[in-house]
Amino acid sequence: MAHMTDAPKDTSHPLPDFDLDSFTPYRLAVAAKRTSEELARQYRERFGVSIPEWRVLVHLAHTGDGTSVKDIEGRVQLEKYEVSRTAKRLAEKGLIAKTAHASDRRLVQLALTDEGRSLMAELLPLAKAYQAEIERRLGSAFDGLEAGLDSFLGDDA
Amino acid sequence: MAHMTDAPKDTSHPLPDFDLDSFTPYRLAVAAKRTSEELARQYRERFGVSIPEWRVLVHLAHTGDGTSVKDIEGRVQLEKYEVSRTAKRLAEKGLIAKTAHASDRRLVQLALTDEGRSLMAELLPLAKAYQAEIERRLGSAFDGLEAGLDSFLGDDA
DNA sequence: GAATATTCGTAGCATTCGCAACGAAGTCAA
DNA sequence: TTGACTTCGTTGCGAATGCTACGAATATTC
Repeated sequence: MAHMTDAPKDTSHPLPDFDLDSFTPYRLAVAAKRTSEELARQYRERFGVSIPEWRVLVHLAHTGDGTSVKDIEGRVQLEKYEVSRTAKRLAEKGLIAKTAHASDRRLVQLALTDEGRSLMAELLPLAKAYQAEIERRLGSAFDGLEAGLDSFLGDDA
Repeated sequence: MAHMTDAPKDTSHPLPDFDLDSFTPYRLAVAAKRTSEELARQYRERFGVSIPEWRVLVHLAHTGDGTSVKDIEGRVQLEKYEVSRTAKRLAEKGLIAKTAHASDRRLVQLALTDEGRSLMAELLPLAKAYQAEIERRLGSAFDGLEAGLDSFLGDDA
């Protein structure tokens, strides 16, 4: 690609102005990272649970047991290989159990163990409190944020 | 850790309701990932530039040459080791040049090469167009989103 | 029923990430 | 000047990530 002389440094291309700080994808990325990390600190340090693990656990807590990897894929915005690996880790930690589906043995059934359930019984209220704190912090701006996010997520998630 | 009998499956803990889809950190994460990937496709495929690389390039295009790693750290929400590695890659690709600062030789000056400049001359209009498309897509919801994001980012970025 | 195609989940591999430790360069204090 | 301390940037290492290919189980077609 056009590798001209390196000598005359400036003048050549008067690059257009561009302010990263007002670039929506960047702003979303930073906001997402902040909230995720702020929350993740709570359950990473206290429970040793990562974000993908958290997502899978929430889904299992929400939809009940007997969910397959395929069911979770997409619903929590994880690729199937991520779900697979996450499930493996959660099983190793004793938080979920993996069993083969009775009639279709391609499917793997995921279910919270008792230990997983009691962990979620502690975690979910924390998450709810965090959500409440966000809403409080944003005040009247919260509804606008929600409406904006709806436009992005409208299709499927 | 408390691994009780696995037999009696439910009843034990009536877990609180929790809907991941309406959890703000999750919604932000998904929206961020979508926009980033949508944009990244454009410049990853066409220019072979990753997101951290893009951020560093934008910063250099915006603030002019002679910026140090330390200057960039924080401004584009990257850790210093990320900036360091990103700069290394960009230099290998010939998009930026790294030179030692004249008086303080701890500092490394980063500057776009001519090749980097012409790449940015192509990239920045693409990004601007994408921003315009987002604003068009969101319509009246855009302002609300901005206000909400401001509340998250208010402090420093 | 046999051959083919499809779905589900996993694993290999290379890359990237995150942390923490390090070396080099500079500053400060005596 | 010497020695302790700080700042800047890089790197080693283990873990996580993303892609792709693969094997097992099922569905489909003839």
